Amino acid sequence: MLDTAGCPDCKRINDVLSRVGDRWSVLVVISLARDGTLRFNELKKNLGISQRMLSLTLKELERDGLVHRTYHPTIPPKVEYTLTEMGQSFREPVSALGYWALENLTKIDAARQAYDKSVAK
Amino acid sequence: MLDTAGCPDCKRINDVLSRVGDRWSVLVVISLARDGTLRFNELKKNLGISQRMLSLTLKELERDGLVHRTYHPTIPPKVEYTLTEMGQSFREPVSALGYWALENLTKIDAARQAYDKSVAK
DNA sequence: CGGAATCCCATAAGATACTG
DNA sequence: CAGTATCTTATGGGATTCCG
Repeated sequence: MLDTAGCPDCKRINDVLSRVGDRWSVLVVISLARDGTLRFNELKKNLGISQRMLSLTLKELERDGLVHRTYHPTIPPKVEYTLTEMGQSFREPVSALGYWALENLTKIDAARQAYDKSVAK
Repeated sequence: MLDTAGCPDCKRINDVLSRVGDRWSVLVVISLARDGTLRFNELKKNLGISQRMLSLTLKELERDGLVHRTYHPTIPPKVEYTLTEMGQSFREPVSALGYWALENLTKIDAARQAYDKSVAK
């Protein structure tokens, strides 16, 4: 695995990032945090995620205890997803990341343009 | 913000996360936040990252305006990396994520074991 | 020392088709 | 509707080599 001997904090950060740090997990948690309860296809539609990746992501989040899955054996079937208590608590740090992303997107774009311009010639 | 109807911001959040959300970028920022200034091979040694990935990651971070690069044209050459102001601000949401991780990793492990146990037979 | 350039492989992830 | 199975392509990332 990864050698993080020189950065003990990196070990911990790396642990959590490898579990719930991928962008689909983050976006699913954000969506559920805001809407409370969502069905499979509602998430799919909202996030623009492929069916396969949503299925895999939700299964992982459920396994990690962040998301609760409720299956209604009706016809047609209906499956609802909500955040667990731990999932709710995850909302805070994730929201912090989300807000930072929104606040700095334009600055990043500006930095990129400046960089590309200075490198161009 | 994040509480608007639909999930229009998910696209933009996704944009930013796909830029600075990868594991190597996060680990580089954490290292620089802790040590202040680091040379190329110091980062390489600390993170256990390959030369290629470190080079690519640093170039991207510099382009995004998160990392500042100082080249000393000595023999042998010496290159130092530090965080920009925006890079420093990125550390806050990442640290929040780290703290959450520290508090919840054992719970996640427990949830996983319970899940795997309930699924197996 | 600090990269850049190749090569190569493992995995991620989209598209598609099928099912209860 | 909510998945699963399969195929295929795209990407990540290590190892190696070479250069100013």
